[in-house]
Amino acid sequence: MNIKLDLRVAPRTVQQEVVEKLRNAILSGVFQPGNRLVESQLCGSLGVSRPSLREALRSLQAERLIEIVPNRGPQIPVLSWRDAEEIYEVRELLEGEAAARCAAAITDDDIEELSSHLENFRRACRRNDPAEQINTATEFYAIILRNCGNKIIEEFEGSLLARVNFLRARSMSLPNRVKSSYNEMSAIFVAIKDRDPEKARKAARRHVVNARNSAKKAFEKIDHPAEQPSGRARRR
Amino acid sequence: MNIKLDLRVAPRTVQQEVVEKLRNAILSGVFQPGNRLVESQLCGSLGVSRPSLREALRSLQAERLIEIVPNRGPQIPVLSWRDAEEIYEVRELLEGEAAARCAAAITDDDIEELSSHLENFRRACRRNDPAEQINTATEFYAIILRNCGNKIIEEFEGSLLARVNFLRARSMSLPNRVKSSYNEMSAIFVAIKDRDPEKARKAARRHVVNARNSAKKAFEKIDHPAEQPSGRARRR
DNA sequence: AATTGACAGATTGTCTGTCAATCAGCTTGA
DNA sequence: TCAAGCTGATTGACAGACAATCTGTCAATT
Repeated sequence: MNIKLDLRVAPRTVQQEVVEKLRNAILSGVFQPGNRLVESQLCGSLGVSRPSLREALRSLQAERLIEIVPNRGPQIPVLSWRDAEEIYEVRELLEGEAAARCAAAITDDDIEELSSHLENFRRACRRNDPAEQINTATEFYAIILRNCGNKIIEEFEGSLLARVNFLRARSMSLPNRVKSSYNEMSAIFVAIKDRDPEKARKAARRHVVNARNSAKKAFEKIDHPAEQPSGRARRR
Repeated sequence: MNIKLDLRVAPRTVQQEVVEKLRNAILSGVFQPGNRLVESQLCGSLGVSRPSLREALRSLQAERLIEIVPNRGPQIPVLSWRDAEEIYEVRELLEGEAAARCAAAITDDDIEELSSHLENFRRACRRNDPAEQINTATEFYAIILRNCGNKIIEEFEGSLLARVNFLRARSMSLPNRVKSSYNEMSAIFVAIKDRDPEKARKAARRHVVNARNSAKKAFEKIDHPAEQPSGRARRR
């Protein structure tokens, strides 16, 4: 038997482990925009050496998930609204394209899966569970991105979603946003099921536009929040 | 006189220095796809310690300018044609958008500058200087990107251009490519000067499509080239 | 002859420890 | 009250070390 069953398990290095843990921590909101990450503290809580940690931080810096100011160290970026808006603008472009390509290329099986994720999202909406809404919505997109036939779009979208993750979470809590979100995602799903690229593109773009509008409202509610809650008193 | 002319040059750290040097080395073709980068050698030639170098490598890895395989170390990625094609597909989208936005927003001064870069490109074509052609063309785009009003597009485009840089250089050497390139860039310039976004978008997209076709030809000529010319004998 | 097994050298992954440079906040003195 | 200077905390950078892993070679076995 000449089955070529590539068992390469790509050994997990400490650095990768740290990158993932920190990325998850950032995405799940453990660290807030403006928070500083102190190397020695992180080393302690992660149980790794400073060199390893610093390598991981450089990776995250290149992903734009953290900023590193020389001699001040790493911190979670504080986005201006314009920063966020630009991200939504590019998301509009990329997600539109992804949906269009997906509609043209997706398999029946994946349509089925898409459908089930949409259903999961609906349930999360009913249960009023913001965290789960984000998760299921993200999975819904993930299917579309995986089927758009272009890994670069997938990569870039991932990067953009990560950067505005904190806004997504907040805007999901806005009244009616979840309901509209579901309707918009349904429209995308229908267009894809009908294998109508241009309809899918428009639906996806409309979804992003609405998400942006909600994000703006959410943004105005918070504006300049968290700064450095590391036990230190804040100056007024 | 107490002119406070903020001289904060954001202190250049060794790490930044190394990232830039390596990035330039990669872009200028000192390292070829498939080449392995040996840490100890790089430390020696750059005169930095291994931790600093490794941090820099992590940055470049996140930029996708190098790959790091655990226990094998960093190497220049070898792109398949499909990889490259996907990059051109996204470039088409982003450059089209950038040109359109630029046409709507650019100032007269920057149109002037754009014009002069186009002229520089024309001269580089006449002189038959591929390196200079790439440089001037890159500057021409840079103006467009700077004026598109969206830093994310700028960032992503920079990333994509870097990744296919080796192909751009090679395809510029193809017969007639330079001439067509000039014509296409002229079309983009005219559309922007006329402040016609949709015309600019189409011209920019057409430019990328043609660039992709040339890149494909260039790609087929090389296919699976350079492997590890670090002085070591290559096995047949 | 071909495959396997064992070995050696090279390279990376990771850690510890150290020291200088820089920053932020506090104290002191005018 | 404000400016200057000091001090502790933190980062930037390095050297050195050691284990884990990979690569290629060569002899032993089938």
